[in-house]
Amino acid sequence: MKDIANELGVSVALVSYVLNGKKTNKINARTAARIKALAAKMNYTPNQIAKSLKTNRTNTLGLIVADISNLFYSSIAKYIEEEASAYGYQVIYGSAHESHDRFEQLLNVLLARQVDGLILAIPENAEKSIHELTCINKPFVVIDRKFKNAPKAPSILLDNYDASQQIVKHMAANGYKRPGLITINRKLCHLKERKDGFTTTCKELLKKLPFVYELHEEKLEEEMHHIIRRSLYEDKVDSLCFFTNKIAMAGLSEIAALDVEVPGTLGVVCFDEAEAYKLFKTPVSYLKQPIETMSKAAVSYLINRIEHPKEKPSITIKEFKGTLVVKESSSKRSLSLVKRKNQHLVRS
Amino acid sequence: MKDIANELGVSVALVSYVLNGKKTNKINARTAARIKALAAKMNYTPNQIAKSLKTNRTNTLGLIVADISNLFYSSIAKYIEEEASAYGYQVIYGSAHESHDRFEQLLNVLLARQVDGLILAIPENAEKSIHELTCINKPFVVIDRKFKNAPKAPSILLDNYDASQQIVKHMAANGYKRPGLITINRKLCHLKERKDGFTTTCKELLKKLPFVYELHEEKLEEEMHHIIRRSLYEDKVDSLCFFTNKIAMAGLSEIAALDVEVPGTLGVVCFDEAEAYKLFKTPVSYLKQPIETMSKAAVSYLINRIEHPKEKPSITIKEFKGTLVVKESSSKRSLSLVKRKNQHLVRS
DNA sequence: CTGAAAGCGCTTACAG
DNA sequence: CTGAAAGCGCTTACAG
Repeated sequence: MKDIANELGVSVALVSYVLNGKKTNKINARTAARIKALAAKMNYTPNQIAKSLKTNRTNTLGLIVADISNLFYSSIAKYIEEEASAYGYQVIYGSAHESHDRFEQLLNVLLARQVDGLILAIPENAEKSIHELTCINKPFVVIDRKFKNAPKAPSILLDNYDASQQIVKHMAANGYKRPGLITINRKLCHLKERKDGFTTTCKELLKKLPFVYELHEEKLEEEMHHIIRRSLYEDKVDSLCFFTNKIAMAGLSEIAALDVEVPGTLGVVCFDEAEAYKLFKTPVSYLKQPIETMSKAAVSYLINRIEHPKEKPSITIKEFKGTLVVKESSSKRSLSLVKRKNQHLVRS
Repeated sequence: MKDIANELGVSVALVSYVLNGKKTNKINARTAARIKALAAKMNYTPNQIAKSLKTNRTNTLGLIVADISNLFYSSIAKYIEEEASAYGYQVIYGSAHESHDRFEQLLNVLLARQVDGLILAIPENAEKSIHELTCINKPFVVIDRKFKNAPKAPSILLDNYDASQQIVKHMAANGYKRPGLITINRKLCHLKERKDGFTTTCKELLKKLPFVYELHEEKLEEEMHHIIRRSLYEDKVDSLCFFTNKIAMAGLSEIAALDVEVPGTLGVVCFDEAEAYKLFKTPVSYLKQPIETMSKAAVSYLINRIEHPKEKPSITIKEFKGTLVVKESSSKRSLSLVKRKNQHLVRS
């Protein structure tokens, strides 16, 4: 900027005004044009660091997800990035892998980089950050989670209770009578609501509690190996619901190895979409979260907070309905049809 | 920092020295202790923006990949993040989706944020950025690509020719005689070398050219639908090699829908690992890239360039050998065994 | 219409 | 052992 000013014999201030489109009506059009031309020619890009130091705004949002290599979160990241960029914001993100230490470390890094706001999938036991962020008055929004002990934290997530209800209704309507659910051993409120919705609806519609399997994320594969066998051969479940993407991957992989008939012997419904389902022998039913809508809601809420800090916050907790995408894996009635189609196509 | 200085009646400079561990031997231990204590108590975190403006270093690396939701790149990102963080660097990244416009836009954003160095999966037709980065003397390294017209750009990638050679040798050894390859219609040098390695080795070992299918990324699924059928029913291939992760997903999905016998009717080998392969009825052979090694090599090269700008660069192009992970999908000989195992396990 | 000047929160060479 | 001062590259209220 100094170079441009010197070259043209004007002040740095003038260059700044022109390049930022300020006071345009008061600036000599020819001077402005000369400045713009030279800036373009010199391939000038403003130093965001300096700009940020002065304006106290980085136009950057921080995003912390559980695991960016999981399609659910990478989709969220994609939509958030898209939406943020429409508002002129960048996104920087990281994965906390449900670790409360890693989360705080990441959070500190993002804060030190002066992000203007934060979108957070907070892991269990990290609720105290909510309080800290509120204290330093840094805008944030929680996604995919909510916390009983922080009811005022703005949160955007699926209506998990309703989602499970949809799934059980569908299973019951398709004649499944001994459903099981497989979830993970974490005290996260949204998982609890998934379970509650599932259990309560089972009681209502099937007069029976579902089989509940909880596994530990650290030895997911190993435990899944046994759980699938136990559920099929001992508990005689006729259907299973996988509560997350990752659980579904491990579970379906075991089911594929055992070559269990789906949906005949076992009906299957998963939470969240995954590209991998396409490779499973039977197309898999899943509960689709409105990821795009939720991501955009999070960004627009956050940017509103950033740009209009004095307005009263509009949301506290907002839950969005999911959509059950029904495929063959949970439709008993379509079974005979599937068989015929496959036999026709088998080549030897 | 100013608050700390005022509170303790010392100068800002002194606080800075203490907190950065400079001149420790010359500073009164008690004053230092008081400063540290107060900083901790006030939960002081230095403003990285201000620090960067002064030091001209952000301790940030920029990473541009083709698509962060692809396991290959998300693994790269993960390892790069890990390695960088060991050196005290952050990583900010984005996906260019093989678009040359999007790439340049991202690159500019990263440069404006003053990243200290860049790791880039450059899309086709974006080689001119290489020249620009060289001009402004910004350290960078290309990953997963190389460019004929920029032979001096530091590049880290798979030895793609050798990888294809390994695959064809394996196919030939397993009795496959009519192999096909499915790749994508892009003029990227590493894909060309994959193809060349494949073709040349086919000629050598099978005295025959492979069937080559090139598809357009925009209508991948649609074209794949036809290509799989054509290759099986018209060209009568007995084996297929999918040249990327994404192609493999689309191809295997079609194969699953047709219920083609793998490896009996069709042998299958893919480039790159994917979690999804676990859901395919037959475990899938794939060529594994040494992602961790390559990521670390990229980071350590780059940080060396950043921290010792005067040293002569050590690499220009470095190619790493891949490992063929053989599973059932490409092992004709194991076929009878597979069948028996499956029959035993089928339940009705 | 334009410029001189202060200041964002740090670092660091220099002086004492 | 410690502090005053300059400066990183910008923005912006103020004066002319």
